Amino acid sequence: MPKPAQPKSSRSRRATARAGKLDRAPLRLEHFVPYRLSILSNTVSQGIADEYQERFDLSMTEWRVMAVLARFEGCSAREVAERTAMDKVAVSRALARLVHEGRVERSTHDDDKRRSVLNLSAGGWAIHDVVAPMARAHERTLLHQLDAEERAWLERILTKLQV
Amino acid sequence: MPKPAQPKSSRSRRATARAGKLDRAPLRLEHFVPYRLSILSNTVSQGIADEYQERFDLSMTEWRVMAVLARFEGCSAREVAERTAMDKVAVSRALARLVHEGRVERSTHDDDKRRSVLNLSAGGWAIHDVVAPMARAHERTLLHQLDAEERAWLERILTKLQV
DNA sequence: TGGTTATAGTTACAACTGCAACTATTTGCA
DNA sequence: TGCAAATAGTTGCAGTTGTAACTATAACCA
Repeated sequence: MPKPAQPKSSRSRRATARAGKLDRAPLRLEHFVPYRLSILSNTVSQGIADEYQERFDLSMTEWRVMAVLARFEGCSAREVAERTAMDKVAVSRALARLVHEGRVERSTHDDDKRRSVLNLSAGGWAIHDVVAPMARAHERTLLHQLDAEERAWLERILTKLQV
Repeated sequence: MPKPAQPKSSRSRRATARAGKLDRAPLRLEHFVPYRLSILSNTVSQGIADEYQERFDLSMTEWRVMAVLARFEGCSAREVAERTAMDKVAVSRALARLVHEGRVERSTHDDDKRRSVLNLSAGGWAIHDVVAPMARAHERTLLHQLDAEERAWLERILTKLQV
């Protein structure tokens, strides 16, 4: 951790002089909730991703696509996009690679030839069956830093903030 | 929101059959805390960034660098990197652009010629003085979706989870 | 001292991402 | 019907980001 530095006096004066209606004081990032969320989220997600990236050469987007296909077999790329909150281009590219690597099988919908029908292959399932527990283990590790009461509040807060 | 699809029976059988020690059931992303954090964080940060990107053609990394320079005048690029949890390359590039646009002034440290000494320019301060309140307003909007008790727990949880 | 090691910052290259434009197919309605 | 509008998905391009290699300076220590 960096040691604290002193804001220079010129600025301090300037900031406090005006800090009434429009508070223009410098942001303290370490207390700024959006920033803290971002750090936390990146640390956690990257921690998980590092592990499956290393072991299976799988990107985070690819894994998310696989996770959706594990749960909703036969769904379309658009549906994957909706369920992962990724845009369709990202999904399209992740799928291209997953299909190329033999982890996902793609066919065309019978009634609507625009749509693809996506499924994990046997190899895809094998990877899924390793990565899913791995991901859950990371989640457990994260949540075990909290006590039961805190976990309950976190659940509630996340639900409330997620539209 | 996508309507729920039924997991196919073949997989359901397979998953539940084994779901003892190693739980290989498909992840339900919408309940998976790391994923939810990631969605929330991206939504919030992007919401703020959209506004200053539009108005000042400022990237999120650039804004974070500016926020640090507002608070710690004269600090080095390395210190900015530490304080923003960005890597030094990202900081270097953000700074290159900020200096080029005249928002940051860079000179060399007297005693250590490797280090740069960074400061917001007058123009940089002007931008800061608009964006900082804007960011704070977004944070307030976010937190006002919670009641006082929830906010207190969120604060506590974030502190506990942030190493 | 002189030479090894560490640190600050930049550059080069490859991978990733986001947006707009595109093709193919389906839907809707005059 | 048949043609305009909508939808599924892909491709191209430009900008971003991450990793590793590089330069320059400083610190360490035999």
